[in-house]
Amino acid sequence: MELKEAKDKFIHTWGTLATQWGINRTMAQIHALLLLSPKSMNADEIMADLQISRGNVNMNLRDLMDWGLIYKQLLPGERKEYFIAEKDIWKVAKQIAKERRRREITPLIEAMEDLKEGIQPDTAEKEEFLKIVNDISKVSVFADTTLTSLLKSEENWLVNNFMKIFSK
Amino acid sequence: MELKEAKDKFIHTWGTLATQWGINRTMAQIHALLLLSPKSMNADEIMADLQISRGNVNMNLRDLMDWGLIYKQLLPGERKEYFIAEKDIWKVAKQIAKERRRREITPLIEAMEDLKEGIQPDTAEKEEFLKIVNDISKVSVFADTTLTSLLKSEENWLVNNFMKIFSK
DNA sequence: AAAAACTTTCAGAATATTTTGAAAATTCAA
DNA sequence: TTGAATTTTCAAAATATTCTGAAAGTTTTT
Repeated sequence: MELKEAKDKFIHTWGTLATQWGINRTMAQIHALLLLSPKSMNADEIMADLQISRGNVNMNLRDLMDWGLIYKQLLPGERKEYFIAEKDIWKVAKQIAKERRRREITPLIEAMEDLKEGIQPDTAEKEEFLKIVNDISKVSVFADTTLTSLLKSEENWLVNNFMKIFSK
Repeated sequence: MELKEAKDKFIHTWGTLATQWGINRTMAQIHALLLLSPKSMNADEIMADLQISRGNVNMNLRDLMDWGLIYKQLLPGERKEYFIAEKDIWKVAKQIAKERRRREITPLIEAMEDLKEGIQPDTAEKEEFLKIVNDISKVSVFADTTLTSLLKSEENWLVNNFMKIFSK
């Protein structure tokens, strides 16, 4: 397999998998392209490389910056904006996990709190309902705190243990 | 807030959030409906309740069974198939996490392995490429093993710690 | 074996999401 | 300023996903 071929496969794979985890294909492909690119790229280069429109590139670069996965780089003497990806994969993974927690777990916790507040446990039926809401609330808070501690503390035994292997 | 109103809100919320995590809205709504239902329900009841077609109900009940979130129940003297949801929320969370691991992490690990095998590190460029692929491979294996150990071992300190609070 | 009761399938319709591309807005150099 | 270069926006088009409903398939009863 040639390098070019492997890179294309990487970009394609990243794009396909991304749809599974709620990221859109183009956003993932731009991310993959920038991850593999040793130098920063501008919108025109990305358009040409992935054969997509300017509007599409612009919107997805914006989203990637919101996710904290790429940075804008202003090159001296250049009018165009250049973009470069975060190459530290552990940071990338943390950013993705953080963003997904924000989108997937936080709203669930809030929704369950709302429901709890609205109902008094004055009948057996209502108690049953509240039991389920409460259980979901507990599980989602558990998921949230577990993920947070995993991501935040670099002192976390699990992460540290992993980092040793990772940095090899 | 009345119970009926709260239940509707629960079903609606569950359906909306589900789209965030790659589950489709109807599947989530059927799941929510069955979670809240004290008795098992048949296809006609679900159709009437959520105002959706028979085909849609059938297909999503099938998917929910694949995910291990609901069970088929054959009632004596009844021709129709009845469905009941797993009510143990910790089990539900585990099932969802398992299924998502299978869809999101496993394919990533496999794809990176494929790429690694296809390239020899005989140039600086190729080495750089392999570094990224390797790093992603390591992070995804880390995510996979962490999640697995979290889910599998009921003896896990973290889970146990949580279970004490959860069972209160 | 036929009919009734029920479940599954799937092509086309409906809906939702993503992409395009040209116009508007912004930035910068002269 | 002006105007050229660049970025942003957004309505319409393209694409992808989900849903419907009727026909086909199964299972059970008579």
